[in-house]
Amino acid sequence: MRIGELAKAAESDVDTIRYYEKIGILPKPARTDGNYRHYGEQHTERLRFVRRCRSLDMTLDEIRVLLQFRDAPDADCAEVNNLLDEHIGHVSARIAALTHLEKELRSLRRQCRSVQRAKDCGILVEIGKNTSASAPAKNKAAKRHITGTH
Amino acid sequence: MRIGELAKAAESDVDTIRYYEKIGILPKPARTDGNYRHYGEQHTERLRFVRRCRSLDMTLDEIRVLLQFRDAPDADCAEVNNLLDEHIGHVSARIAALTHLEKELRSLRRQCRSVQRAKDCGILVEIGKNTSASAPAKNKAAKRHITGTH
DNA sequence: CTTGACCCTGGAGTGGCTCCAGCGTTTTAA
DNA sequence: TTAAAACGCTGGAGCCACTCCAGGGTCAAG
Repeated sequence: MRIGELAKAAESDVDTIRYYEKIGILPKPARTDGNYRHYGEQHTERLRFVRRCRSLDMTLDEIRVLLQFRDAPDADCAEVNNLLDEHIGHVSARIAALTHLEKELRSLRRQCRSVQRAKDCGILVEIGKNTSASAPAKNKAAKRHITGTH
Repeated sequence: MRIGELAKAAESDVDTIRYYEKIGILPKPARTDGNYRHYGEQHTERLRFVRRCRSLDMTLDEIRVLLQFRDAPDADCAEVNNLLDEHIGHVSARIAALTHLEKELRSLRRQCRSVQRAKDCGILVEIGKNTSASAPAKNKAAKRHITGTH
């Protein structure tokens, strides 16, 4: 199987596959005479595993941990459970933060009902006030996880 | 006012201020004889405005638009309202996606109740299945906004 | 006159890709 | 047989919004 076929089989992208190889998420495959990467079925399964984890919004570092367990079938899986619990915690914390944000935004939106000149726009006036809302997370502890909506 | 004082006054960070200057969010300030940046009260207000927008999770491009209106008091503010409406849309879409994700994760977590060997761990088994969940957004249209929980 | 706090610039690093130029290889069709 | 299209290769830059650093300069207090 060549890289394009693998990409289709695992619903991925050739650039992403090469990137995963570079950072060690996927092993270096064999090469054909023409220097094309040559993949087998276990590559598909591994990549699918990775993509499924990414679709669950895990970081590549988290996925690296899970892959270790996948590669060590007799290891104790407690860490897997912990990793997932923590990840769930991050996601629900992010939901709470965004829900709060949405309320703030809707309240801000209510400040300007009609089209008018910018200097009278309730939204711009309100943002300009000194009501210092909590800034986005920027301390080192919080920085690892769950930032940004964009 | 020097850059450190401005940072405190606007609950920002000196590096961030220099970054905003570099990309044109803040104007280049006057300099002292010793080449220190020298700021006045309107710099504080502008920076506070920017930080408040960032705390509302707007992108710097969105903020650039809002700043234009702040600088043009007689302009029609309809675009401000639209920008905010769109932003609210992005945030609530992200909340919906994360809520769905949380459900998936909790269901996955239920697959492994007890500590056991990795090869029997319901979580790893489940992730390895071919139940291809929708991958994270990667088309060009969706890419502009609201991606990533980390 | 030294110490320490503050400031300067330019550049690199973060995550997880994505896109590109400028090539080489393989497949398809005429 | 040959031309074109499709696919692959590498190395590097770019995205966002910062953050951190090295290696220096400036300034106020003691």
